[in-house]
Amino acid sequence: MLNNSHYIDKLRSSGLRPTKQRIKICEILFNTEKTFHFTINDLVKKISKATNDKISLATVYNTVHAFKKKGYLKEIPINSDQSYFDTNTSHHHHFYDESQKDLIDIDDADVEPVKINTRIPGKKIKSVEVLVKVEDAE
Amino acid sequence: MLNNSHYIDKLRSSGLRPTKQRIKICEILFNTEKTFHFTINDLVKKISKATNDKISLATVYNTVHAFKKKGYLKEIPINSDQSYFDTNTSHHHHFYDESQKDLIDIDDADVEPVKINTRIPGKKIKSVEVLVKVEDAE
DNA sequence: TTCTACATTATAATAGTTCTAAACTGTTGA
DNA sequence: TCAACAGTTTAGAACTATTATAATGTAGAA
Ligand SMILES: [Mn+2]
Ligand SMILES: [Mn+2]
Ligand SMILES: [Zn+2]
Ligand SMILES: [Zn+2]
Repeated sequence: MLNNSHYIDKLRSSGLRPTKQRIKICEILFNTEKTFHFTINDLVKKISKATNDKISLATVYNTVHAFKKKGYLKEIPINSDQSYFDTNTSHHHHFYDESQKDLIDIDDADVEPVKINTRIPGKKIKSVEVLVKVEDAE
Repeated sequence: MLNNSHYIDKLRSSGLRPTKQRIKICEILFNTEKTFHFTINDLVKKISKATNDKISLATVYNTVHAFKKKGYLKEIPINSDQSYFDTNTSHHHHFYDESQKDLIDIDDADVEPVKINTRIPGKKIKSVEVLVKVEDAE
């Protein structure tokens, strides 16, 4: 617990009380430069490694949903049996290694604008996301 | 039950016994020109409308998995709480209307080749799929 | 300090999916 | 032709991720 004032401010300014559970989860999710792609189970494991006082599963779910709602996390539909979340909330794309179940960011700047030559009448485009599945090169 | 010999051959030639349950499911899934995007629940409802003799839920799951394994269906990761399947097994893309939970095909030819200016060492690209989220134009 | 709305928690409930094991059926080949 | 067998169907149980419930705890305001 070093420099948590940043998280405390962030939480408070978004109308979330800075409880010790939420601060701990912030530390785990956001204390790194790198994007973190995770399932709830991944996060639970990280928490139990990082702290002695446990956080209940319900709170982990509650917190992840609250953070998603506030825009601090994105949900990535990669797998139909578990939700994946992403600390990178900017518009970006992914490599996905199915054998390792590993998601890797592709910066939006690294994908040339995708041209789609068809439209749906009465609908407008909200986002265009590219998923690149990869496998081991032999 | 008109022209099922086609399905019977198809099933038999892929090593699946042409049972009446599988033939019925073939009729529902493949008797149309149009792509069919569905959840297991959608399919169960279609079956119960189309026939009097019911097919057990376990058989619906078994059959969909068998067809996927044989390459007659693709699974589409759009939603993290239910699996979506697609009768269009060619390489293609999708529009997705989140409010209606409606998936619409985009032909591969309608998307200009996607250029990705980054790679993962030791991995090669298996597929590139584009998901276009849409919303009502005001 | 007291009050209250918000938050955490253990646990129950739910829902989609998979497993189990018994009954059934398509196919083979004697 | 038909017994034998492997593959298939089935009801229901089990499993797993997620959400709901409702009691207890706590942050922040007054
Ligand atoms: Mn994981
Ligand atoms: Mn549906
Ligand atoms: Zn990402
Ligand atoms: Zn499709």
